[in-house]
Amino acid sequence: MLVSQAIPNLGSVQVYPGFLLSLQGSFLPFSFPPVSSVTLKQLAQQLGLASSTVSRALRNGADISAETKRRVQAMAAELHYQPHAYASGLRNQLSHTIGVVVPEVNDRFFSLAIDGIEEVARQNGYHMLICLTHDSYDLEAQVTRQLTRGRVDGVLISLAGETQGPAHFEQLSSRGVPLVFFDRVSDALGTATVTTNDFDAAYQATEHLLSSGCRRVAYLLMSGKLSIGNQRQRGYEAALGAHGLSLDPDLLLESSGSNDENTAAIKTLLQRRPDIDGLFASTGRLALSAYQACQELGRVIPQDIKVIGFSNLEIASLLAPPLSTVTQPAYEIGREAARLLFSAIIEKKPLLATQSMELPAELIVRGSTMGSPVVSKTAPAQQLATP
Amino acid sequence: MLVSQAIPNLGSVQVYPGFLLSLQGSFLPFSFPPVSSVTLKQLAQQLGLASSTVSRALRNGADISAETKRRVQAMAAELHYQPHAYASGLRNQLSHTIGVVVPEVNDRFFSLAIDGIEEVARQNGYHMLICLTHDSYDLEAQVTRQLTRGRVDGVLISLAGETQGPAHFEQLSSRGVPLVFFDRVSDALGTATVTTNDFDAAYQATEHLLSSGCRRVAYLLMSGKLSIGNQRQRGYEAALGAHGLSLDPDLLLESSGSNDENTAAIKTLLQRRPDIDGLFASTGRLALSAYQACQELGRVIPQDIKVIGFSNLEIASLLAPPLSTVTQPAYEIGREAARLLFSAIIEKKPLLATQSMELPAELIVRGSTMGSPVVSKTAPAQQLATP
DNA sequence: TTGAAAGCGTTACCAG
DNA sequence: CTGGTAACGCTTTCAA
Repeated sequence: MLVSQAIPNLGSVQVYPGFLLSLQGSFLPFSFPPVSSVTLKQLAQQLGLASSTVSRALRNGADISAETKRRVQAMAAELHYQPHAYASGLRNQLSHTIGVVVPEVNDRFFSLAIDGIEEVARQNGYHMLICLTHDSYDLEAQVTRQLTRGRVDGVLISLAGETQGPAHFEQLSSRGVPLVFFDRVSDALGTATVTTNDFDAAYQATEHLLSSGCRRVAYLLMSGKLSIGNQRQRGYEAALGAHGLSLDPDLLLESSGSNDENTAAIKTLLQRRPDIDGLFASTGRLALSAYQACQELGRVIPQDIKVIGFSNLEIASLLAPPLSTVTQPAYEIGREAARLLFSAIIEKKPLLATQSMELPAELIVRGSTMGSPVVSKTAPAQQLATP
Repeated sequence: MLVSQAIPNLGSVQVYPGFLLSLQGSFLPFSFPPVSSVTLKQLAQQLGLASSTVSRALRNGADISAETKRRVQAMAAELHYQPHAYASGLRNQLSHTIGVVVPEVNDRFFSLAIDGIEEVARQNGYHMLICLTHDSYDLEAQVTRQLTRGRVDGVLISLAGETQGPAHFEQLSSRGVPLVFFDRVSDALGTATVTTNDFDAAYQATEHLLSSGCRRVAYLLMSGKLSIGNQRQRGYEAALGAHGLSLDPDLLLESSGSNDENTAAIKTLLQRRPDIDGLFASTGRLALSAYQACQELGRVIPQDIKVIGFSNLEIASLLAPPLSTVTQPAYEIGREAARLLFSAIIEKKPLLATQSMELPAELIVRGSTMGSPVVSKTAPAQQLATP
């Protein structure tokens, strides 16, 4: 149902005079070509000083008289002087920018991690160039190549799902651009990584399902190419083994399409194997697809089937039923990865694999894994809204 | 419950040889100080040509023999030559970067908008510098000042909640940096904006609550300083008027604290005014706080009280009950704002207020506003999980 | 078709 | 304490 224009639209698109604008007592015309902003040289001319002197005065350098400093800074403020970022960057070989390469930003884990990164970047006076790979190897390689040569002083990366090899990162790293992998890491490059205890966390999650009575636990994963996925899968397998269960390859569902495709794949799996009584999703996206699939098939959570998944969804508790999660400290992961990166940028020392960190995930038990399993495959569809 | 280290950690922190790395047939040492990446001049020397020639050959300029072009490009590829972004940027007065200034990234609306912006930026060969204001006027002003002078060729902005005046943007705009506001716009600057039909959408949402039987509809808003908030509030008021109801200022809740603070404020409101039978949240965050508050007070949605809110939450349908929403086309808003910006960047023409766009929001009715209201204030707490 | 030189805006170095 | 000069890496005249 699209909101129509039935109600009078009270002119949200307005026309402004747009000639002169008076704000804070200054009158600046809206003109093109640009009112070329003032340069250091112009500022110096205006003051009757050499640009080198002005430069030092502005950065409070030594060997400048207090009086000159005062004059220079006053004039700079008056003319709204701002140093040209690229010029000083070129001169100093410093961009004051870090690159952040992530599969996507519309995902709680990544957006929280970016928040953590931003905190540290801001503390250090740095900007973030954010590059999205959309889980494509080609885009990742392309983006990474563009990050060479002066655009950034360091890079934080979480690998694309279909990453085949970190060759493009090697180029960065070999040129002295420090690199920190976080969450979706590569084990082929000798640099620092920040990860979660994926193996342990997956083990605990699976163990939780098994000890809640599940016998047939399926594992939903995004892509088998990443070491992170493998760690989680290994934790899953180890927990099965500890309960005397052997791995059933038929219970492994690898899907990395759209949400709808994932939901469809899960439905197919659940129909082919009606004995499945537990789902462990290795990503939050898959956990929600699992919910959707169960809802559409009329499988009641947690009575018919229990669900747990890695997720950073704040509102897991408002879902029907509340979703049990393995929650990664996404903000802290971003923050620590950034701290490692800045330690390398500032000290101009390379990052070592030995500086890698592992932060613990938290297992939060909620409604979706509660109660003992009742094998009643004919439960009615979940009806939560009151029609 | 923190996952412990009870299970043997299978060495997720590893030590790599780290001396030489052989990939794709090239051997590059991991060394610091950096293997200074190859410059145009070095490339030219290597080829026995002048750097100007090489420059033209690389950019396929005219007046270069096919043979020279071939040689140059072959050598460039072999040495992994990449032009220095800041050097060419300085020379051409182009950064090939746009600034994106948003309150936060961990929010569906903004992360979707960023996806839309990124699509257009990538098509144009541009990067995104993302700056977070955390809804702080000071941060916004600071960040904006840093965006002047060559760092970006244009800026997309959604204002901070506590924005007091767009003086800092005027500086950008007056220097010829094109500017597009999206969603949270300012009406004080004569540039293009991309918004939703906030008035209409809010009218429809309120109207929906009223025609579903609600008599006391409270309005939850983040901040009264933004024109966007006012538009929504005006839509709310207009709908009340159309139903012969007058505005009760006691039913306006302005809160912009943490989620917990918002929840607490809503609880207080609901306790003070038990006659409230409808909640209209002007942001997704407030809608979720409303859910939380109702859950904690044992008010059953939609029987005791109906809830609707602006939201881009994909999983609104998985909430208990599914949340009725007014959903903005966030991706499209970002995309259109970026398109406007690039039209200005490419044609080097200023943006006019007359180019502003308004995209329609969609009203999606789900469980939280269904059924006729039953005034039963003593309903038990919502219990959805089976313990 | 190619080369030399100037310059984008800044900062570092060395004289004075 | 201040000023000139060179240089960061590239592109763009203008000359050869």
